[in-house]
Amino acid sequence: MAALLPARMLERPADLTRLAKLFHALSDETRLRIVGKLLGGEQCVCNLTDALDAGQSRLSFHLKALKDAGLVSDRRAGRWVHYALNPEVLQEIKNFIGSVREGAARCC
Amino acid sequence: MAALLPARMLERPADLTRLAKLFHALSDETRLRIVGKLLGGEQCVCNLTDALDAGQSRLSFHLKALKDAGLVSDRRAGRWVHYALNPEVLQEIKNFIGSVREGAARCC
DNA sequence: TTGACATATCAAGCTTTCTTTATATATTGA
DNA sequence: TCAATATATAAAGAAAGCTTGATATGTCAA
Repeated sequence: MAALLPARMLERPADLTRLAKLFHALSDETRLRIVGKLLGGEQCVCNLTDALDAGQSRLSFHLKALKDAGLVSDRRAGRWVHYALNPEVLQEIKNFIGSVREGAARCC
Repeated sequence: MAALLPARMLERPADLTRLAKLFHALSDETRLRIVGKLLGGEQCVCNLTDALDAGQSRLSFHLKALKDAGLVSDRRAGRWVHYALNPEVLQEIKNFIGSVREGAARCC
């Protein structure tokens, strides 16, 4: 995906679907706050439960949304599960938005 | 917004709300296809109606969503309305994702 | 093996978003 | 002014997403 121009991606159904899912994962305030907590590095779910005022199943729901979109990875360590951001996927999004911006700026 | 570090933005309710709205605007395949059509420059709604197979009111609904989020601007020219991408807002999103990515890559 | 703890999943209800059809508004040309 | 055209808005139903409370799964320590 990273190699494609946005003009192409925005015509390919599979890429459209993937992009929409990525942006959807980022379109919720609770999930954005989770992303904020993960900026400091991998975090145990238990830390997130404390930091955000979200109930346990709610947090789990949003972590799953982020994970399904590919924005975060999880790693079980004993009884705890740690989540971390996926820099490559963030880079893909940045590249995509960057090329859209370039396209927009070039012609207007 | 552009000047703030993501760590800060992701703690400020107003910024969280704005970011969530921006990403929500990008989280729909029809709207992404509209963005694709606007890469070539400002487009009349009538061109978009032809290019996408969306009905008129549906297209109008999605254009409004993009406009409310600040991603596009509209300009009436007589009987026609033209929509165009807003490069500055795209730049803001790119900067935001870029800093999140850097934060993610730095620590992991 | 049992009990306690961390996390995930499920189900139900509620809210938001999207689609469709119908109607309204704005602009132009006759 | 009237008819035609372009676009927006409204209303209603369908679909998707979110929250909450209950239950299930998995892991450890005793």
